Amino acid sequence: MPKPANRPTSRYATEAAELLGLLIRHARIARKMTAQEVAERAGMSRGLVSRIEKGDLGTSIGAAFEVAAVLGLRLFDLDGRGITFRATEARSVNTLLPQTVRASSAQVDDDF
Amino acid sequence: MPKPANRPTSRYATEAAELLGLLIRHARIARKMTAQEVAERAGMSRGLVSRIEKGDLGTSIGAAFEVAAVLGLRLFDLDGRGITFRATEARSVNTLLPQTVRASSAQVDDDF
DNA sequence: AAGCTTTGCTCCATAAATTGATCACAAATG
DNA sequence: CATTTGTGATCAATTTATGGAGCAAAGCTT
Repeated sequence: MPKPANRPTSRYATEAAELLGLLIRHARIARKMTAQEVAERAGMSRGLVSRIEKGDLGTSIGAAFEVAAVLGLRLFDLDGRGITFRATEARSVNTLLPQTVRASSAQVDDDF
Repeated sequence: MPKPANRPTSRYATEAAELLGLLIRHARIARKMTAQEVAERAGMSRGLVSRIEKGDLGTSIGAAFEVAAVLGLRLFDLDGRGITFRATEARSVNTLLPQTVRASSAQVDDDF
């Protein structure tokens, strides 16, 4: 039986979504754009933009990132080389890593 | 008439989701955890974790950020002070900004 | 190479997200 | 103060995401 998505959410996830929404809201206001304008350019409803800015955990990644794109927000762009470069870079690194994970020794090496 | 959500996606949104998925995948492999383990800890199915890592634009923000939380990924944490601090900070700034946007002069001041 | 594990993919049933419309309130304008 | 505009919230209708099971391909381990 297919189970619903009534997930317990961690505090981190909640606050991350909240922060993302605030970043988007600030960018929109800085551009002096209405929620309606952003919604039209992003191809979605005004209500959805509102929920994204509010930090609704149920909104899709595509919708949130699309709004960020419309506003020119460069998420994950920490070095200024552009998201394209970083995506390519990460992809190349990916080929060097093991494709699967064996439970074997089950040692978690924290790199934080 | 209710309309579908068959959105056209920008290249930026696509690549941002792709990069997020790769970051998550790398973090998971670094911890030597299986997709099944992550799914259990995040309270979701293995298939969903797979779609998130693949960069599926349809997955929810809550699901993606929850996986990031389980893996200890600190998204948006650029300064090391923690997501909590940044969220609070941004929220306070928010109170200083206008709550609505008037189309008035419609001048866009790019801050990028 | 054999054998076990992890992953990626499909299909389907169901819970949830998204939409468009509408309302009331807040806030900027004149 | 009156008017206009932006926003947030709600509701019904519909599309979509999610979970579960199963299968095939690929990856570790020995």
